[in-house]
Amino acid sequence: MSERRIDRLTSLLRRRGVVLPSFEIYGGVSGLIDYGPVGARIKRKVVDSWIDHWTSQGDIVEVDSPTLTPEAVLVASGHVGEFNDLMVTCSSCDSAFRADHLLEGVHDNPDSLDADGVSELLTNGIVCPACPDTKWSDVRPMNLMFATQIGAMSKGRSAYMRPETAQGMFMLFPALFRHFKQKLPFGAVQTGKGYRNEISPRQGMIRLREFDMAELEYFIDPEYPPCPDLSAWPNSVTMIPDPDGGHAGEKAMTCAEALSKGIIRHPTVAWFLAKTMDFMVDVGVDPTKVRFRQHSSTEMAHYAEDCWDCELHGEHGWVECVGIANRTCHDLQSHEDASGSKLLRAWRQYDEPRNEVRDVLAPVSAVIGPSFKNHAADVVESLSRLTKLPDDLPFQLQLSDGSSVEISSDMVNRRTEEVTLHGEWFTPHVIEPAFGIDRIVWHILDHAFTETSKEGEPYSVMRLNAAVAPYDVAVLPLFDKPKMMEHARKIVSRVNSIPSRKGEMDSSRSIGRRYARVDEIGVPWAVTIDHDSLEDGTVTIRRRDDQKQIRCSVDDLIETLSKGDLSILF
RNA sequence: GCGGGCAUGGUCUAGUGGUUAUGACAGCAGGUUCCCAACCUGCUAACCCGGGUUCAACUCCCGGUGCUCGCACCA
Repeated sequence: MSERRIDRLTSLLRRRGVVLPSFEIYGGVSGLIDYGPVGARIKRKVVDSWIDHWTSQGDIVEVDSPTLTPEAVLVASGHVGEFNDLMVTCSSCDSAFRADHLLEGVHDNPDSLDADGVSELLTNGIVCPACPDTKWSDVRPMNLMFATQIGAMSKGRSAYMRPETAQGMFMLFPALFRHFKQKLPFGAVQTGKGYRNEISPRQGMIRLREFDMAELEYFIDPEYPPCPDLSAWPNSVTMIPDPDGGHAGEKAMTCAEALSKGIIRHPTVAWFLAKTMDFMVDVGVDPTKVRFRQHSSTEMAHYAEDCWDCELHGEHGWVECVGIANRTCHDLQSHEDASGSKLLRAWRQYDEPRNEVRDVLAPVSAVIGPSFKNHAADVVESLSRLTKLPDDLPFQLQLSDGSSVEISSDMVNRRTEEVTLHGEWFTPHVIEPAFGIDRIVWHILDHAFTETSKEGEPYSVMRLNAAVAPYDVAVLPLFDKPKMMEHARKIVSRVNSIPSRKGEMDSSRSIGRRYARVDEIGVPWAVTIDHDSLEDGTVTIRRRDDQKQIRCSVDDLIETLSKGDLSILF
């Protein structure tokens, strides 16, 4: 037995087919893992619980988009810029730095330089922050996205494996807007793989190169942010507010308090914090090992207004498992700017139609046309955009190409226009909770892994919440006799016929050994068939967490199992 | 990417320039027993890859790969 709990846990996970290194017969690849037969069921249940947790809300739907993403999408989202930084290494001390950080103050926009440009600037005596040397080597891009091409031939379109699922939801905004009858708020969830070519993946399941994410994009009208009654969440949670703000320091409070004190800056964010806590408890995370940490203003992306991480504590310390961010209108706006699409907006109907009166310079096209020829359309457009009308004519009108033309009084008529506006188009804001499924699964396993002893021997039990247990029951014939086996098979098949329930049969070796095996993979209930079972149709039910047993009929077992939890039998 | 450590059955491990390469647990078959890892018998199953040194390499050397720990990096 290893000295460290984390090694004993990891070893158990391999041994029992929960989580294992991928491609092991070829040496394995850091940052890639397999879920074995037991682990895959646990993960499936976590993901299903997550989908159900949000979609039962009513205004949230599930979507599914490609992992392959054209370059243009990720240019607009900022990922191509953010994820392709140039790295340089100091020749004497081997420290690695981001080139754009070193060149701040030397160049206006160091991010825009290519490798050669960076090399050239670095020769101008840029001093290594770690040592006094000024020699640099190895300017190379740090590619955090996996690049590929769409199209088999060399001229294929550049693309990347998605670094997050979120962009797919933004692409689907027009379809979602129609689906929800053009009314905010609404949301979309998506689970699936994301890819980041981490420089140095470490810590087992915590930093992966290919991982499962579960993201919710909740689209809201910023003027009417939704927030259900937070008094439905009376429990305190641990929060660590922005260290640079007025509430620094760890404290426990309810989400309602945090919102009313201005610690949480947005009501919808407060609501998602509460909902996130609910989810963690549902899947069996230990609530005392959960905390919410607010990003400091320097850590936050420039567009975000409030961002909280939900951190879970386990063998790797506090680990960010969920990020809840108010991304404002940033994403939709960027895609509108980059694509030119006009479909990324929502309509805000006014309570009362508004009359707007304004002065305009109405173009006289009979004069403007011949005067400006092929620039005439631009002139008309520019006139209509004037927010401030000139006091005197003629005046210089700025065109969209930057040039200006003289507008004389015969070209326009000054008049007052009255328009009735029934509403307006605006870019919705997005609140995004983004969950790292693998990290959550790890913490579920970590929190459930209980080391006890039996008869002086070490004994491990995975106290998984029934909602995420790999099997609902284990069916164990006490003897390996044909009649008992047959009986057991029938019970397993009845269990399996209950929707979403799964049973597992084990007839190998002694009964104690079999209990130990199913305890280790977290099966909450063991059903044992003995001689009496064949006579009177009863079985023994054993509870994993305290080894208590009761006897009941198979019919009761099946009925209780299909309704809910077997614990009511105890 | 740099530096250190490591690499033996499913898991945890012992060990050697020439061995039939330990042991435990797990697993399989049979026996026995039957409600908490019992016991007996038998069995399956391993030296990361490539090159070099050598009569002989799992062992020594070099290279690679991978893992791991520090450093750096980490929307």
